[in-house]
Amino acid sequence: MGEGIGDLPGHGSDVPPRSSAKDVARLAGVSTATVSRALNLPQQVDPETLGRVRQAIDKLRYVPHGAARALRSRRSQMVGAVVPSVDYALYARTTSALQAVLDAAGYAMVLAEHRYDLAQEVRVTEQLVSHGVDAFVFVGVHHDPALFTLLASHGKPYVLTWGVDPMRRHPTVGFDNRAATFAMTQYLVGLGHRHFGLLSAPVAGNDRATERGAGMRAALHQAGLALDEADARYGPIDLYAAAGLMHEILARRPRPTAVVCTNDVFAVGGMLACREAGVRIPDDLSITGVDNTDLGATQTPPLTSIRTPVVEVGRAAGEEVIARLEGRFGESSRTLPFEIVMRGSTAPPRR
Amino acid sequence: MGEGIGDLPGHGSDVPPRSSAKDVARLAGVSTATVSRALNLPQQVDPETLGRVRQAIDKLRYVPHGAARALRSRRSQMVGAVVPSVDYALYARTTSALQAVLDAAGYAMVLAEHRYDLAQEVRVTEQLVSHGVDAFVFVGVHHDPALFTLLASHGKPYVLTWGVDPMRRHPTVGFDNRAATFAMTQYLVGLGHRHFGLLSAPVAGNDRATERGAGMRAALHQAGLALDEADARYGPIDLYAAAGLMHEILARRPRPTAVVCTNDVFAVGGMLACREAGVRIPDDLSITGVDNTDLGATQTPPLTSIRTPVVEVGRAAGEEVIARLEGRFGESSRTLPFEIVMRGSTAPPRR
DNA sequence: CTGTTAGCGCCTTCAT
DNA sequence: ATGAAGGCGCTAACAG
Repeated sequence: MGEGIGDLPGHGSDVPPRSSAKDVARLAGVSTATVSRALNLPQQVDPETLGRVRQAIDKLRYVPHGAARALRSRRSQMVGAVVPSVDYALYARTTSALQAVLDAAGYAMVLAEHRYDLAQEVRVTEQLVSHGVDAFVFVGVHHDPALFTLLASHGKPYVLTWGVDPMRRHPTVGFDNRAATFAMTQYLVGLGHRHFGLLSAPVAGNDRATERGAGMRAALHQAGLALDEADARYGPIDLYAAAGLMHEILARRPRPTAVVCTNDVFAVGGMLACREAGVRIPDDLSITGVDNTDLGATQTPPLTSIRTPVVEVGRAAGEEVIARLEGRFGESSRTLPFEIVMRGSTAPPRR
Repeated sequence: MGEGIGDLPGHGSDVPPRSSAKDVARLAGVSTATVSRALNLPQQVDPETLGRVRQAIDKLRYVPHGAARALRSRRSQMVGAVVPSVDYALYARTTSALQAVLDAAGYAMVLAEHRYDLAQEVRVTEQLVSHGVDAFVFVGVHHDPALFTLLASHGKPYVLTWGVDPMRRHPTVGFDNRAATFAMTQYLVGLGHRHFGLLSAPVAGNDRATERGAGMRAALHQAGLALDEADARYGPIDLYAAAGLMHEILARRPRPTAVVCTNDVFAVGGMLACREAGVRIPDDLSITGVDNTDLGATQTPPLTSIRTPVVEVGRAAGEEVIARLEGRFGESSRTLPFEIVMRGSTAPPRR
């Protein structure tokens, strides 16, 4: 006992056969149709009968066979969540909120990641389609056209998140990444900064990074400034990789007085590099993040960042996708507000 | 167009019917049996026939119907991951590693959380059983007996993680939480500390927290010391909640000279409180975490912690559960090593 | 309110 | 190497 699959090795073919609706029906002295109704439309069943059926269900530990149900009813009650990376803390917060909403409505969440590879995203989505998920939530607005073809040809509802769809062609729940870094850069310009650096994720296939970079450049442009590409670095979302890139920026002469990072991980990695190099924040360098993580908020000095509504996005995406599954339609796009959180990592440049 | 479920509202019943093996068979001029073989046993099919079938599959965007397949073959190729919380960063890292292993082997991962409620854990597991999940990975060693009854009665393989099963009654992949804090506390005692505080998650239903607390108490006991329960605080895994609890500990007189925290979130929350209260770390107070997060490593001073092998656990759990699904058995329990990482948050107590 | 009937799409003998 | 046929467990449609 206690082994994963019963007392004997093998493919699990030696366990007591799981009981079916037929067994429950027999025990309760009704037909399988009544069992089905007792489960799905209990108000249509005589209370006395219902009681007998429920007793039988408990006794036999009957759990309906989801695959059979999905096959017959053409809905699996599963929603796919396709994210770039499961362990990026911020996507996890969105995912968690999504999961809670789905769970409360009786849907299970199937989670898949594509590691920032949009072709892989199509592949994992196809996997999930074949597993029968009813609907999808994706991160990002820009995807391989094949993804939308796939979804359309299977009639799967979906919601995009973490951005805004400029064309409003897809149901989207998110926030304006470009406006976020635009506002942040304006703030830095207002402090008097004129020479900027950028620390970002590779933009290929990542519209969040793309937009965040674009927002910064737009704000500089509006102020009559420009980002020298030699002051920009791109790398994986990893603290120590980011620190390495920041060392390169710190070595530039003249050195930027402010570095905008496309998320808090880059910013904190950058702070590590500054500590190593003896560059004081904010005296020698201002640095900013996006996503307002605990990681950034607890640094010394605490990181100026942008609170993005990642939990709200997950919750709203869940509501939206459920609405679509149930044939209701909400607004086709929802853009949620962000907010600059000013802390000690930013200050006017030194004379 | 571009709406989630086709051009019209409704329950999705108005989309072009998805193509089935029958359609592929017709187009390729073969029987459905051959289509099935082309998919599952291609070497048994004439290469020329195989080519025609594959062409038809591409043309029709045919994706096998997972539910039908699951119904017939009695396996869904889905594995359930049941975790206390999706957005605790450390579980996310385990989950991510698990997902990668499962994905590579053609399994989809269904993720559910129970919010540290073991009764809820049984409920969500039953949900996943009904969704047809073939096998399970759980966090923690201690569970409601009903969980094991459920798993046994359905013949579902499973693996427990993030701990060690003292009785070796269940397949487990993890590390020794008790030994981790035992070692950490010994280290602090070795530095000269005699008066300790504890900051922990509520222990009910959380064997990680339970064991971590027990390890600390055992080390104190061995040194002829004891934890005054008035110096212990329990609360949710949240930075600011932890800071609040730490303020209470700091108000104790005499005040502990070392506070052991059962994970890095508590420890960093504790550091925040110290900063607010003007308590210097490590001069006035030593503080330690567990799990060695980036959050802790980047603090000023950096947090002494214990590197727990959370990624390795996820990977190994995935391998183990796949082995069981395929009728192979590995060792029934694997205990992976942890490692103390000494940093600046610990020092001998001041005179 | 309840039972009967007929598949959902696929895989798997069994036969050819 | 391929085809024909049956049935996995469930629910929807229709009777009664």
